[in-house]
Amino acid sequence: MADPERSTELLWGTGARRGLSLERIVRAAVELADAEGLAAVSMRRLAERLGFTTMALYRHVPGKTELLDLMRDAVHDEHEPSGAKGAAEWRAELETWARREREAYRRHPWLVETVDVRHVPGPRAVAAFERGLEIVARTGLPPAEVVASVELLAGLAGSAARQSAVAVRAERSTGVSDQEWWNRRDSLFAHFDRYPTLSRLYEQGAYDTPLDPFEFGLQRVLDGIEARVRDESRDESKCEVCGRPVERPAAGRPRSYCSPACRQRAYRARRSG
Amino acid sequence: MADPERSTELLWGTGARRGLSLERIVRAAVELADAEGLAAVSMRRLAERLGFTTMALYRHVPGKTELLDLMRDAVHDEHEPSGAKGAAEWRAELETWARREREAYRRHPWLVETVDVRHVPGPRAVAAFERGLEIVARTGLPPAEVVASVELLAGLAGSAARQSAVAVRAERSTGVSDQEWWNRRDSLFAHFDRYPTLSRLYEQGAYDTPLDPFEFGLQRVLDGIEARVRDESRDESKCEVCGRPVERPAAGRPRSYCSPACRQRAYRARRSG
DNA sequence: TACCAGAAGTGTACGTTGTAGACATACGAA
DNA sequence: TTCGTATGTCTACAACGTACACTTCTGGTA
Repeated sequence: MADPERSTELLWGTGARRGLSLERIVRAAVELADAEGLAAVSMRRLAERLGFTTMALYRHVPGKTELLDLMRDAVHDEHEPSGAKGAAEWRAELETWARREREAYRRHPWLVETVDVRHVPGPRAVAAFERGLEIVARTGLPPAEVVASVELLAGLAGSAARQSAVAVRAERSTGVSDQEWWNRRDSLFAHFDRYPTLSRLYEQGAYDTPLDPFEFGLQRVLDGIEARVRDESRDESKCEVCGRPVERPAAGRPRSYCSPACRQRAYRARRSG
Repeated sequence: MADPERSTELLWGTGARRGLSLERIVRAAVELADAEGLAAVSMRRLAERLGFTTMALYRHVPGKTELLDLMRDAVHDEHEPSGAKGAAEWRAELETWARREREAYRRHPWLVETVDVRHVPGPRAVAAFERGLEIVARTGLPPAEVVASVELLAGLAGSAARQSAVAVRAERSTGVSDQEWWNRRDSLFAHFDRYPTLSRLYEQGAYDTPLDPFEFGLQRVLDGIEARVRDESRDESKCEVCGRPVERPAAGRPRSYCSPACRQRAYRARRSG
């Protein structure tokens, strides 16, 4: 206890201040990306922002790609776990799940720029995925379709985010609002009378109050999944495991699985599940 | 005709060979991206491939971003125009339209990496869009929904392409097949028993024969649009122009438009259209 | 208390990238 | 023949990710 200054520092949270750490780096990188876009996140600028040299970062992070992995996982907030609700509420729950996914992109528009590299999924991202699976699984769709449905919605969130992120990023880089930017493209629109349907729809006001692409897509996709669920529960003509069509036997009880292999898989699943 | 050599050259196609041109540059860039990915397309490498110096390119192209715009438009092939088919076939036609969009991504996986900048759409891209609008417009959906539907499908194609492009690109860069790569991630999967639904679905074989994300999504979205179309044609409670709900008058003929402004827009459209 | 291994941070350097700016050449019209 | 314009070349710069060798700081053991 010879140095009360040092002790105070260690005890009162400033402890983490001096000295780099993985967490500090990732947080700073996210802040930087939020504020100025992903392009602004260079190792040099990041280090400068933290008050260290560039190479100091490499003591904590193997390279920039790994840093991006960490950033991506860091911004996934925890989806609250399902209260094991009944199967009936799946649609409403899935709807809010998807909105939450979309929300992440809204808070961190740079996420859409990081999708083109192979990621190792992090714990938070997988937790969000799990939550989605859990909701859709209750519909009774075959496993492969459960996965496909959740990925479809995740893709939709990304897609919609991409569409609007373009506007945000461009506005920042050019200092011109999206509206303004398109208004200046007269020379572009001048060519558009060659496209009759496009012109007609435009004149009918299709672009006056455009629909939110995400909300529109969300309802279409949910309708599509709902239709699928109804289909599934009505007739037994699809294999419960892989979703492939099942031939109806000439007489007797209709089959549930397309092959012995699938029946066996379902059995194992019931036993372990 | 003093120089037959020169004439021969001009007449027999080699004419375009010596000397750079916008078209040659764009074509070479597309070829390079197809072969080695978008990352390989640097101004230096491109120039080298063409047998010119780097800066020669800048005599034809203002900068790299514009080059990307041109590349993107160049790979949109012409969708054959609709034969003005009946409204009934819209679903089948839209399905093949979407597959065609998807196909473009399959031929040119680097397309997915170019989506995060603001594009000026080119003639070929707009033509493809127009074709999609034309098909959906026949369903009688309100204009804004027609646009949203086509954009939804285009987004789906991009989304699915993104998912599979990751595998392609990663395989090229690491020399390891996608399957192999994931097999080596034992240390990752070891953490996955914390996620019960994910584990269960996995054991049920959800990942043994995964569905094609695009085909699955396509059917869901088409189902969703179809449901919407049925909805629309059954009751008149939505404005034909903007899709907002229309209040039903106490007596008399139900209204088609939510406001005089929309009715007027529809009138103008009918007159010009 | 002395020591020393390893962690943490620094400094320099290399090979890329996109592109600005000055210079050279070649060609069509006057 | 001359001259403006289009085209291609050369050099140079700032920014990028990161390899490598160096110093400094710290915490446990003799």
